[in-house]
Amino acid sequence: MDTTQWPLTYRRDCPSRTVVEVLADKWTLYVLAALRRQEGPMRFNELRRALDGITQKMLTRTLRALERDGLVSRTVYPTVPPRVEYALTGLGAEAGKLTTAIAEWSAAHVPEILATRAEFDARAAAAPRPVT
Amino acid sequence: MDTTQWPLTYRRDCPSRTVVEVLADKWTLYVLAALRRQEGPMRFNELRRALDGITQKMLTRTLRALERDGLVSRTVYPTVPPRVEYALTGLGAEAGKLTTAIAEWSAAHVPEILATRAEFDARAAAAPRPVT
DNA sequence: CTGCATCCAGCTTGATACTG
DNA sequence: CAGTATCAAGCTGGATGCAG
Repeated sequence: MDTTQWPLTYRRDCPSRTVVEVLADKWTLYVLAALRRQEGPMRFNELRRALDGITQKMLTRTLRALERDGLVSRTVYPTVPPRVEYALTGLGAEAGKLTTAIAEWSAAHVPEILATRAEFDARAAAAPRPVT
Repeated sequence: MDTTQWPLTYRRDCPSRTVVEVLADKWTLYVLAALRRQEGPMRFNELRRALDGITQKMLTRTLRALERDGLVSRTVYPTVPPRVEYALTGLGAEAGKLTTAIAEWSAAHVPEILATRAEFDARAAAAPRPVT
């Protein structure tokens, strides 16, 4: 398979894929959106409460990945009990703008999409795969 | 847990989450980007060739999900051999604009992010979790 | 409070073979 | 060409317990 003519993005070994794979994640999207909305640092449990349904494990993992890529900063205050704050970096704020756009677009088109989806499912239930 | 004060997006049962979960997917992102780039319909195997590394199964599944939500249209030409074309709908074009933005942003910041990532990994290897 | 470690069920994915 | 079917494997994510 000759891939030399393609845009880098579509190539299996393009490094940008590793970045996309971090961003193209449900929890990443919501974490960035929440931090962006807050317009300031948030504590671990504050984020957890904000993102209904996320487990401690997934929040930890997601934040770690974002920290690793420099999208989120992690600041530890050596107090008792410990206080850890997460904030968007400049890079994270940019990425957050993009993920927020997706969240907002999704929310805006929910009725439309849900209707289409229901119709599709109804057709699928009626006929196994109507051609055209 | 009282979630009544939160933006809908962050609630576990918000329907927009089901939409986000379709978009926040690696292959969805690339499929939309490829169709958008093409500026016209693409055949199944054409898409497959364009997206290095995708399996037939995942491409089928991804296209089906996009079709279900009305982001992509599927047209079957009853010829032999069959010819099936996929194209963005108006809605899909909008979504594609957003996912393309993510792909491009990722590509643009790869050097920066890869460097940050390497540094993070180096630190992690050196010290188990340096506070601050 | 902020996590890490572990166990484990189940969904996702890849590989492969087959069909209209 | 454009899929469907199947099976195994691997990763994801949830639950729980514990620690600094």
